[in-house]
Amino acid sequence: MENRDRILQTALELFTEKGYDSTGVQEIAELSGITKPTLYHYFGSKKGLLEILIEPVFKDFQKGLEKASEYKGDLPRNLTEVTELFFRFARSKPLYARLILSLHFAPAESEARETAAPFLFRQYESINKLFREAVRDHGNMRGRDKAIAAAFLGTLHTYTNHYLNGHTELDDKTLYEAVRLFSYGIYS
Amino acid sequence: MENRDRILQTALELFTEKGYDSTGVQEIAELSGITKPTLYHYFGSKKGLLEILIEPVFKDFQKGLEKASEYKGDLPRNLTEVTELFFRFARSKPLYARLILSLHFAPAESEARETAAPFLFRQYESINKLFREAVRDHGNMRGRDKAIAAAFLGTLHTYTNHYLNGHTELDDKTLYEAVRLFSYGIYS
DNA sequence: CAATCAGTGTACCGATCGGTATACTAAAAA
DNA sequence: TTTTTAGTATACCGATCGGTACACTGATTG
Repeated sequence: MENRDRILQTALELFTEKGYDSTGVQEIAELSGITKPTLYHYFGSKKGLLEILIEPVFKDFQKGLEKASEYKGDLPRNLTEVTELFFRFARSKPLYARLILSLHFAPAESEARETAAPFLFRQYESINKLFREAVRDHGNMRGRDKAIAAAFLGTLHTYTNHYLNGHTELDDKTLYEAVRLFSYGIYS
Repeated sequence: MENRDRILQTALELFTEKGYDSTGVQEIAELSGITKPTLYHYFGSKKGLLEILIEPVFKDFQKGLEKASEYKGDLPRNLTEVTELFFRFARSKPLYARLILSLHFAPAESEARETAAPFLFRQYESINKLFREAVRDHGNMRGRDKAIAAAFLGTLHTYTNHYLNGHTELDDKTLYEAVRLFSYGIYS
């Protein structure tokens, strides 16, 4: 298992730093101290490597997201919990956060985007569902819920990006402000 | 000039669809109906091609951005004008909008990011400056102006992305809502 | 002990990568 | 008319691309 894990770690670093397309399989192998056939033994293909790299992380995150976005009549609470989830993820897995952020904006026809698409779609759906259900109690959002969901996700991405570039902390104060900054526009 | 323009147009389409890294020089040449040496005659390198492709568009946009973000004591007006500039750009040059959006989130060490970085930095600086100066009249933003600038740019990116994926229009109604959604969080 | 099997390295595949030396052509400048 | 110059194609460069055939290993299993 040692080699397998080292390959995954190296791939994570290189994909994040240089991008999926610009990273060669050979390069991953060399930096992992193994040869290509070993890599292909474990992962089958470059795309398979990316899949196995991101799948467990996405699934774990998704589980948390579905819990945090389950609407129970208290939207501000949901927003806070979802935001906290995103912030905690960025803090604890910054490399993954950066990789996934880049996958969001990867070219539509790229192999990387294709691999990540189903996971990203589910994320988007969870947020969407939250606001759709919250319309019950916040009639002023009616018809705007999809746009608001997108704006919320965009705000989280922005803060994540800001953090990863060293421009801000993701502490409780920032969390409070992020939610506040976003919330006022909704309720009005 | 005909061949030169056709190369630029082909490059714009391929870079946008497939990404800079996954697009081969050979491929651009073939789809433009010319050969590689012709491309290298005009642009010197693949990176040079990208530079010449994006430079005039970035510079033109930057000129508009600096005008729209010049603070004259009326922040809502600035926000509206900047937002309108972004929306108009996305509507009139969707391919460029998509390309530039992807450059914002391209891997840090990629050639594409390196090429676009100075232009993106200037954009970020213009928005930053606007909020920094507006602190004079909006003391409650003091200390938050950089975070707010980032959030604003993030909101614009989100709406642009939403539009490019066919999820929304960028008409006057959307513009009003985008500015409103963002503004309330500031003034509060 | 014999057979299986996951894991690994050597050496290779055809294709494509970004880039170029060189020669030609047509037009403009001298 | 001669010379220069921009534009273009043929044919090639070494390097790298993603991927694989095959032989070998060392440990597990029958």
